[in-house]
Amino acid sequence: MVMSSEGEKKKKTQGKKKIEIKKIESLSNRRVTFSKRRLGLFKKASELCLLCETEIAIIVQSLGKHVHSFGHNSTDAVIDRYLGGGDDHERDAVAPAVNTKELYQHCYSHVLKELELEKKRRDVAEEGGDVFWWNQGVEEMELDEMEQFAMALDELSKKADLRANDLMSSYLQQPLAVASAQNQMGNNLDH
Amino acid sequence: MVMSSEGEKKKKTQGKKKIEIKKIESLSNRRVTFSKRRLGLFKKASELCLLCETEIAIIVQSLGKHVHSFGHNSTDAVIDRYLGGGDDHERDAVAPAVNTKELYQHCYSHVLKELELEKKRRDVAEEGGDVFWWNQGVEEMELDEMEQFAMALDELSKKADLRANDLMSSYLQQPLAVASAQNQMGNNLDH
DNA sequence: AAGCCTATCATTAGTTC
DNA sequence: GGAACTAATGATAGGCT
Repeated sequence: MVMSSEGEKKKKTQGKKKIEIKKIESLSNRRVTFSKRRLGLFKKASELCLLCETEIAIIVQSLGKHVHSFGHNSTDAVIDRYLGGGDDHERDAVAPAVNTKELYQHCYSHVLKELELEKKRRDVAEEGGDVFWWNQGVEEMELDEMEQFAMALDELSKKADLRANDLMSSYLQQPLAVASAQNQMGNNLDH
Repeated sequence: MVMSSEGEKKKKTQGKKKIEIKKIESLSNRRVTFSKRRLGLFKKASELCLLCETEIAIIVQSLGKHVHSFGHNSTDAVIDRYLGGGDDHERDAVAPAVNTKELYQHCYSHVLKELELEKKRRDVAEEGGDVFWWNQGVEEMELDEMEQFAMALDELSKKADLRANDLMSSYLQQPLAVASAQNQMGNNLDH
C-alpha cells in the first residue's frame, strides 16, 4: 500500500466529494448514481424492516420506463397468486424467476443470516406459510412493473383494510382480480 | 463541559457503534431508531429524486397502526383535490396543514434551496401549476393514513397508465372519488 | 419523549482497470 | 459498461440534557 516513494503523501483518488443535490446532467453519471443510491436506499429500507419489524414498500421510477420496487413481507401473497396461474412453478423458484440478483448481492448476503433466524422464529411461533420474501425490480425487466404494481396494490389494500375499509370498498371490491391480471401478464412470458 | 478534571482524554460519547440488524428488543430504543432511520430513508429518497429526476413513493408501516409515507411530485394533485373540498385553504397552507414538521426539519431545510431552484426552472419551462411538493406521515396523526393511501394510489394509477391501462381500468375508473373520500376525512378536522 | 452531540460506522463520488 | 478501490462525506448509536 506504500507507493510513490518519497515523502509525497500521494492520494490515489480524491475519494468522495460533496455534490449539490440537483439533477445530474451527465446521463452516464446519472445512471451510475441512480444504481448506487437506489441500492443504498433499498438496503436502508431492509435494515429498517428488520430492526423495527415494519413493512415497507418502495416504488422507484427508473430513468427509463421501468419501475423498481422494494417490498417486504405480505408481498409473497401476491407472488403466490401470480405463480398460481402457471402450474409448473414453485415458491422456491420465485426469487430467481424475478431476478433478484442486484439486491441479493448487495444486501441479501449480509442480512441473510438474520433473515433465516427470523424465518425460523416465525415458523415456530405461527405457521410455516408466512415465508419471508424480498424483491426488487431489475433494470431491464419487462414484467416486473406489473408485478410490483400488484404488490403495492396488495400492500395498499391492506392499509385500506386497516382503517378505511368502507371508503375504499368501491375501488377494491375484488382484490383477486389483480391476481388474474397478473396471470395474464405471466402467461405472456413464462420463463 | 469539561468534566472529570485531570488530563484524562475522556470521550464524551462512544460515538456510533455497530449494531446487528435484528429486531431491537427495547421498545423505546426501537422507537428512536425507527424515527431516525425513517427520516434518513426519506432524506435519501429525496436526494435520489432530485439527483436523478425520478419519482419515488415509500410506504412505511409504523410500530403502531399508523402509516408513514413519502411521496414526490404527482402527489400534489391528490392534495390539491383534497384541499379543493374545503374552501378556506390555500396551496401554500398545504405543508403546515398536514404537519410536515418532521421531514421539514431534517431534510427539507437543506434541500429547500435546490428545490426552489428546480421549481423555478419548472415554472419557466412549463407552467406554474406543477408545484414541487413533499409529504410524509407523522407519528400521531389520524388522517395521514388515508392521505398517503390516496397519494400512493394516485402514484400507482400513473404506473398503471404507463403500461397496463386496460387491465386496471376496471379498478380505477373514477380517480376523483378518492379525492372526495379525502374531503370527507378532511372535514372532520379542519384545524 | 424530543433534540443535541460526537465518535464512529456506512455510503458513495470519482477514479481506475 | 461494470467491478474494485479509495477517501471524503454522510448517517447514526448511544449518551446527555
